[in-house]
Amino acid sequence: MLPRPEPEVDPAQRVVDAADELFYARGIRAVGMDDVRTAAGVSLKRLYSLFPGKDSLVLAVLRKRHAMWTEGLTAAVESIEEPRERLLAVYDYLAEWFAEDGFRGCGFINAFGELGPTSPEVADYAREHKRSFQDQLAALVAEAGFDVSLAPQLAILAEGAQTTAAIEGSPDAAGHARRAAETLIDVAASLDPGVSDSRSRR
Amino acid sequence: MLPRPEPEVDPAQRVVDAADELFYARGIRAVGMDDVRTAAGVSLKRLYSLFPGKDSLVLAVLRKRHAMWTEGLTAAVESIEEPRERLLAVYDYLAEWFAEDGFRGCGFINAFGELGPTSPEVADYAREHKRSFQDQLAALVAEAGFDVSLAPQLAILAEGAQTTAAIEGSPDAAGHARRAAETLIDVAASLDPGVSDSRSRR
DNA sequence: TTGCGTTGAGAACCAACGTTCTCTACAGTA
DNA sequence: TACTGTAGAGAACGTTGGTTCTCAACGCAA
Repeated sequence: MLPRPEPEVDPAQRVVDAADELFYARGIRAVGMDDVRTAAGVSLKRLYSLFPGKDSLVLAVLRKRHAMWTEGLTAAVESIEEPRERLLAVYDYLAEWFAEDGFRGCGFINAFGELGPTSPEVADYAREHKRSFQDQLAALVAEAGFDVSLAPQLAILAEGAQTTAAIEGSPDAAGHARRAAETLIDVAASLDPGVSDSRSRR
Repeated sequence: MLPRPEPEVDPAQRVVDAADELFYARGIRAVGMDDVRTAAGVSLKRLYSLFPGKDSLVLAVLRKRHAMWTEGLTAAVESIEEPRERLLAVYDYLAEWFAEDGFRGCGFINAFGELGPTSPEVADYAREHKRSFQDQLAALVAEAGFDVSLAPQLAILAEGAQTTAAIEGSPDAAGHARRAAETLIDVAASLDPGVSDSRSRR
């Protein structure tokens, strides 16, 4: 059977999507392979033929999350022209995310806290993800002509906003982070001679 | 019974200390009651007579962590006179913590990520803890005569530094957060007329 | 139709864990 | 010495979860 022109969707994709949702909502260890199986609508056998074990599924989920985050951020930033606004778009992107139903913080931080001590792979991948975000930010900062030392500061604001919004259960942190970022950027602009004047505020 | 002048230490304290160390190092779900029992050197019976279940032990550990954090921060801040420096002492306190062996991020964020979805008590307590930190910061900001809107921004920097330092495995984030805080404070000082001049830098 | 290979449903297996229970040792009292 | 209550050591119980195995259904080629 299954000569259907469209095999619904790639089963591996279905599994990863289902697992991602469950892991994020409940925590990874709280989700059994059986839950994933049920949510994805595949047999256990198939599940284990697609992913040799839970660890491997977790990594696949993290890879998917990383791709979605990176693409989403890139898209949010690319839609904007002005360098300063491009940097601030990061926090608007966060604000949208925080307002989503079921927002529960950064999946990588959560996974790191839960599995980091027992799974070097997870810990390493979380590190890589954060590093990649910092690189993205650093590129934007450089593009805008600011000193690169601004990048880690902006990154810390973004990280802090994520955990704060998660624990408070409110998206306010995105706004606070944005305003702090504006200040830091303005100061950087006023110190940096090679930058188009954009401190005509405040 | 127990006519010993010194009962070694309060067994409940020993249990909480041992559990705290294990939970923080390995993640809460990764630690069995048996591990706690062994590390604390008490019998299972005694363990369960002191704490009716693992949930209750987890809460006790969080309460202890909250007390230690709050006292440590208060002490770090109180040793300093100048209002601006008092605010920055928060980040020096973080820097010391990050440099400790086995630093693995904020225990409340970790617990929230791991148990938040399944334990409202843990989620609530994490919220309370962060709220209390924000209140401490807000008091320092008010004391220094700055606008209160500075407080959440400084809090976000502190949160971001914690997760960044944890995942990167390096204490650098404390320095970045401190420098960002300096900038934010300087700007706040330059805007706020009712503040002793402390922007004679940069 | 017969045999073959694949797949799905779920039973089964095994280990880990939270919690309770049993049994023994022993301190204190008469 | 006998009695009682308490506490420790750890066996036992029930559940859960990761993983594997069984078996029956089915598509397909001869």
